Amino acid sequence: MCAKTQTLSSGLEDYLEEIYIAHLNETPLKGAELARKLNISRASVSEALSKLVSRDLIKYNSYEAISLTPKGLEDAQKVYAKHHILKNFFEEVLEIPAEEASENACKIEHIISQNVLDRMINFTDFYKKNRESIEKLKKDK
Amino acid sequence: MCAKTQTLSSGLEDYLEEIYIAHLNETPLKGAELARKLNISRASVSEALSKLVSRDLIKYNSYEAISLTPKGLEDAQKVYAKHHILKNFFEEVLEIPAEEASENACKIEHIISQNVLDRMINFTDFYKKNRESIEKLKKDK
DNA sequence: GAAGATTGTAAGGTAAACCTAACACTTTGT
DNA sequence: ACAAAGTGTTAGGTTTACCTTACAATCTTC
Repeated sequence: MCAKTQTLSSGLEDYLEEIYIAHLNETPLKGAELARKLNISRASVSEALSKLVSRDLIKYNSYEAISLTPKGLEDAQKVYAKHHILKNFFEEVLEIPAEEASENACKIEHIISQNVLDRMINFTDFYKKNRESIEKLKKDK
Repeated sequence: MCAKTQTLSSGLEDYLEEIYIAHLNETPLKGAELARKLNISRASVSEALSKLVSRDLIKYNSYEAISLTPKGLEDAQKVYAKHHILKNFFEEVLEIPAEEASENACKIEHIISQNVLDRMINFTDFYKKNRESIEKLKKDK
């Protein structure tokens, strides 16, 4: 019934996303801080960062801030974008409260297909532009 | 940024769902056949079935068909329902082709919140009832 | 320029979910 | 009824992603 794919594991995508958020905020981020953010041990983060380095997604030297390589930046942007497409869709169209929208987005962002995301973008856009008419349809029944 | 839950692993839910489908079709299902359906070794299926038995979700004796306990039936129905809510939503609202809709549903069914599913049900329903008016809105721009 | 705090990493461990190979048991077909 | 085919289980292995403990390296602050 189902099947599997995945090039970057959902875990590594989470690390990358958090690194990207620090990058957006222009906040230097070290391994220990990342561990705190993700609620994961420093040791596990250390391992994960090695993987990201070996895949040329981040630059990292002990005791320095983590930074994204061009490839890492690109990948991170993709994950981050997915998160927001989902979150917006859940909030704007399905009227899910922000926090719950975000929690769902967090999990789904790693597995959803690009095609579905594209439709969501269009749909959210359409929905926002026509909110009033749609509300009317809903009420008219 | 994210967090975790899960009572029945996504893997076990897949087994349960497939058993439920056989139940719906009134097709007797043995471990070996389940292994073929899920593309997993007989050995792994054997292990998984033991877990499902020990959680009182299925009844199973070697060389006989697998059957669902009342609790297992209930759980399976929930997973199956989730799958269809998602699939319908993707197909009807987002106009995703059937197969892709199903593939996405397969993965997301294990992690999405009930609240989002409820909204999807309502939305799909609303959308189907107002398809024409909505199409018009889309075209008018 | 040390002391104390923080940060990083190595070693060794666990758990889940898979695998193959080998063997035993059961069913089927003639 | 018995050989062949199919089914199930066991043992042992792999991988991934975590963990804790302990120690090493680096900062920071007085």
